[in-house]
Amino acid sequence: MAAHTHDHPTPGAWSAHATEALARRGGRRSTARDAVLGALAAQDCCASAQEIHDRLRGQGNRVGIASVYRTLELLHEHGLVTRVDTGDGVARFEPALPGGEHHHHAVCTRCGSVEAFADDALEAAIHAIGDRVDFEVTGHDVALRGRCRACRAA
Amino acid sequence: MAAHTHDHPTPGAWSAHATEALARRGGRRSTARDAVLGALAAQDCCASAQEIHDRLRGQGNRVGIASVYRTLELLHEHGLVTRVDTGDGVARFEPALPGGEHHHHAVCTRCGSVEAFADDALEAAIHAIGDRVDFEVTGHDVALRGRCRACRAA
DNA sequence: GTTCCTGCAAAATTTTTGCATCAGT
DNA sequence: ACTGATGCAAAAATTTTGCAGGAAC
Repeated sequence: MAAHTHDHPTPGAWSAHATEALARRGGRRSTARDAVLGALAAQDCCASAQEIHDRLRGQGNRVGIASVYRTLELLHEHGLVTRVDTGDGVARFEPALPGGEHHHHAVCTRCGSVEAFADDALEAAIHAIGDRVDFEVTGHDVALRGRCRACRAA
Repeated sequence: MAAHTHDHPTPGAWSAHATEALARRGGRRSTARDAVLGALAAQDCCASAQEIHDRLRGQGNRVGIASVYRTLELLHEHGLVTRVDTGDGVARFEPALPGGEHHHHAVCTRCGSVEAFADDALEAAIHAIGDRVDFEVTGHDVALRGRCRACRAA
């Protein structure tokens, strides 16, 4: 996507932030949870619970799928991950940065690939809506549908 | 939502448009399909396959859930319905108007209710992105998350 | 030593598919 | 009649839950 070189500004920073937020919440630290945090921090865009599980298993980690779901739920409750629906019926997740920096997704309707993009004018427009409507807006998602470069060529 | 009185401009018109589009495509007309079209045309916002099925059954219609899914899939392939993910893991659908008129959704994270809204500035911002990125944008969805009026009061 | 968290397996949901039958053309 | 579409039921896929054992504090 030419528009913008997207990346999680500081992958390691999210991991530290999330770990600290969980510590502040109380409860215990565990191998499974750390593994899921690590997998999330390492991914460039959103990933499903299955994908995270497979990746961890591939690395020899014996984490159970239930722990992946439970960790994602916990992180989501604390606003540490963002849930992304790409339209194929499986929930995907990605780190939510503390600064509120975020991006949105362009989903290819042909191959299902997902690209990230960010746009300040879009953010401004959404922010303006928040002042206008009778709804307390705490977050938002935008998904573009269409054809990625590769599928347009094919 | 104070912002805007949302409604499907012409509920009956969509039904006619969809029926005609399906006729043009070929294939047969059937009771089940007509029933699903009717249910879609009648709803004020998005509804899940289960909800549509329950509504039809409640009206004494013997339509099977598989036919509801199959009809929704068919309509989606032809761009006649829009799929809406409210974040609870069930797919919802609503009529897609031929004129391209459309709205977006504000989902309450407490009670799960969904409200529709429209915003020209938002549409303009999204349209501008289409000219900027290396992705052929054919559609888009926006979901606001937050608290509805009732849940803010509670 | 608590008790929070885990992994496994079973259950619950949502969606898809196989198939014999029904119905539109 | 031909064959698309249906309804049911079984299967598949995704997510949640119960539980006994293990690990953090």
